[in-house]
Amino acid sequence: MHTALQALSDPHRMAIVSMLADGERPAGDFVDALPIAQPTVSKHLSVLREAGLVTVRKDAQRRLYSLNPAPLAELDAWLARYRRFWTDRLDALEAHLDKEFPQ
Amino acid sequence: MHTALQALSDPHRMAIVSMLADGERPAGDFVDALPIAQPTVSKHLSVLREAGLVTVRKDAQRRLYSLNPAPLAELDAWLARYRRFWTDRLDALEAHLDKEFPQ
DNA sequence: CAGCAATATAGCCATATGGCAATATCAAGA
DNA sequence: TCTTGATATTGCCATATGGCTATATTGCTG
Repeated sequence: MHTALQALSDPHRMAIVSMLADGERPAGDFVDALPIAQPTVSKHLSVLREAGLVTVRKDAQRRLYSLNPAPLAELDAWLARYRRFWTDRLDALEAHLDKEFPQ
Repeated sequence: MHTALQALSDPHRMAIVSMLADGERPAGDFVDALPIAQPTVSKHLSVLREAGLVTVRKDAQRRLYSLNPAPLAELDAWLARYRRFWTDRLDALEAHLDKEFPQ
């Protein structure tokens, strides 16, 4: 099984997720957009499904994919711990002081 | 070469980055903390270095690692595009609660 | 029902990845 | 200078990964 981060670590899967930021899309859209064969795209979609990053809905022969934001929200929460490193000057000062005077 | 996301996609490397949130640490700390051999840790550190996620500083025989937040800031910026997906949901919940339990 | 369209699955291959033990490097101290 | 400690590098192995072609599946449509 892939974790959300492992799923996102492939550039083609990142591209798929990026396309989904605009909304639901059929699998064929990804086949058209990416320079890889249809079965390869299908496998990437299956990885994204297992990672919980996307959900699917049937529409006749088509499969409409949309984003499931939960894992991204988790990643965002994890990043929160580091946000102080780059946010603003006050935070930078704080980080500096933390480093200079730990505790 | 690994991208930041690829570097983060390994759980042991994630653990290393997490440990660095508290500040600079010698390589040996990671060897002690992780259930893998020293050369394996060293290889992970090299991946993190190539990805620009950490920087090193020499202190006698020791190598002191610290976090380079830039790639994390980039990841945060990328995530910004998706943030509305879960803040919207929180806003909706808030609205719902306001309606159910006014005041 | 035949055929087409959209997608998934199966089976295969080359390469990347993460792990290890052995060894090299290099600074500090005796 | 010899030894010890901390880390990196090398060489190897098993498995995971991403790619492909061929084929199966499923639902329209004529």
